[in-house]
Amino acid sequence: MGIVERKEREREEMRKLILEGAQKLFLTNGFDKVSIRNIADEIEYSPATIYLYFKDKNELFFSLHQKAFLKLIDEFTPIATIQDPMETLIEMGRIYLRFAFENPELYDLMFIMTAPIDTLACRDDVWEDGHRAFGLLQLVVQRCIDAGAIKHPNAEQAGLMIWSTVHGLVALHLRKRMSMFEEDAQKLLDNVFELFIATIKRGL
Amino acid sequence: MGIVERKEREREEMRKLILEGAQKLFLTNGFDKVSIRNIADEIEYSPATIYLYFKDKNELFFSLHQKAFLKLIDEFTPIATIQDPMETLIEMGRIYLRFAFENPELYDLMFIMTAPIDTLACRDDVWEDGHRAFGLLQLVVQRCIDAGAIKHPNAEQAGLMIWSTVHGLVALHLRKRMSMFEEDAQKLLDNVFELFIATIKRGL
DNA sequence: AAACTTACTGAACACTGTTTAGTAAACAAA
DNA sequence: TTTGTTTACTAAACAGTGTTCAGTAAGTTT
Repeated sequence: MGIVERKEREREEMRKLILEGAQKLFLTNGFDKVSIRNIADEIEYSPATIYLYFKDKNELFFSLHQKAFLKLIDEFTPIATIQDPMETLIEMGRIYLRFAFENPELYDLMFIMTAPIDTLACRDDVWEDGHRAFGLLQLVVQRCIDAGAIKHPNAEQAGLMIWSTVHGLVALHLRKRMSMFEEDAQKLLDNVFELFIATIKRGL
Repeated sequence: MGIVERKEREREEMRKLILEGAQKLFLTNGFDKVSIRNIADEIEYSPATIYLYFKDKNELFFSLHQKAFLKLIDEFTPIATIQDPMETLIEMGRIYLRFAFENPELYDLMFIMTAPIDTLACRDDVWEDGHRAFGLLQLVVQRCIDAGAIKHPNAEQAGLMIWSTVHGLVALHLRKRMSMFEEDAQKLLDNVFELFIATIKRGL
């Protein structure tokens, strides 16, 4: 009786087909252009079919946002080889910034858009992906504290402060709130990040 | 010949009527519920009429965003009485945070949503409101530098770093990316802000 | 071969922003 | 006052959106 297994497999493949169609659309045309009908066209199915595999559009966006988190976590892997905890923290920041610049739509989806988070709210679930990613940062910050590189004893608070600064830079840039600065955005953000690192090295 | 003047006055009043209808709707029902038809209903005019006073919905949102900036700038006025520049900077941060907590929809409109900024982009104009507000911050930072409270010589960079941190905190909170923290959001943000202040006092 | 189940879709519903043709009132010129 | 012109407004339509549902055709089981 391998039929139910095959059906389950086919179901998974259909979900994958829909998600990849959606991802292709928004990585080329931008998120606003990703409608259920456009996705249906892209994968050559009817719009109604998508609702047999996803509860609504938010749930589809939530799945995309999960895929994006896998990609970010994956880009963090090189930091495992770094010995010095402060160097690890700095490299994490650089990778985070680079990810945001190279994948602005994905970053927006992960940390700015409300769509993926709304699907969690309505089934009052926790934001596991965010939780896990912040856990990674908090761990590195804790190691900095243990090594004496950071004096503040609360790794959660210190971690949130660091995350906020880097996210703030990215969010202001992605949502076009940095038009008052002449400098090239990438360079500007890199410079401010280095300034921030220097500041916490002395003051945190 | 006071007719053209009266007409101009009536035109301004109509714009005001539309804007206030729109503001009332989103301050009670949230931004998603603000449609051109809803505004039209609210002010008892036809939807098409709105387009005689605003180019499109983005321009309407842009006007609302301008009104919000007047409100924020207004809340900054008390800082003029503070002598110590570092205390001024800290109080600015507290006011900024309070504004964001008390007016989440307005903050979102001013610093996160793309709608108001898009109207600037298409007539390639500069973001005056943002420019002016950041100018205020930069001025205070410069005074901190002049007083020796901040060592870093570049007020623009330092100002952007400070803005990014505070905006990051607010943006993560408003877009529901802080669900992993048990603590009450307001308290958490206040604590992290105080930690940040302590950090820049020592390290910036 | 008949009965049942599953996968899918066309068409509709209730919205959205926006445009356009047409109307009625206000104003200007005769 | 009557005519012509401008202004202010709207009904209706267009093209799009997310979502639901009745109906169909194929796959599966009895």
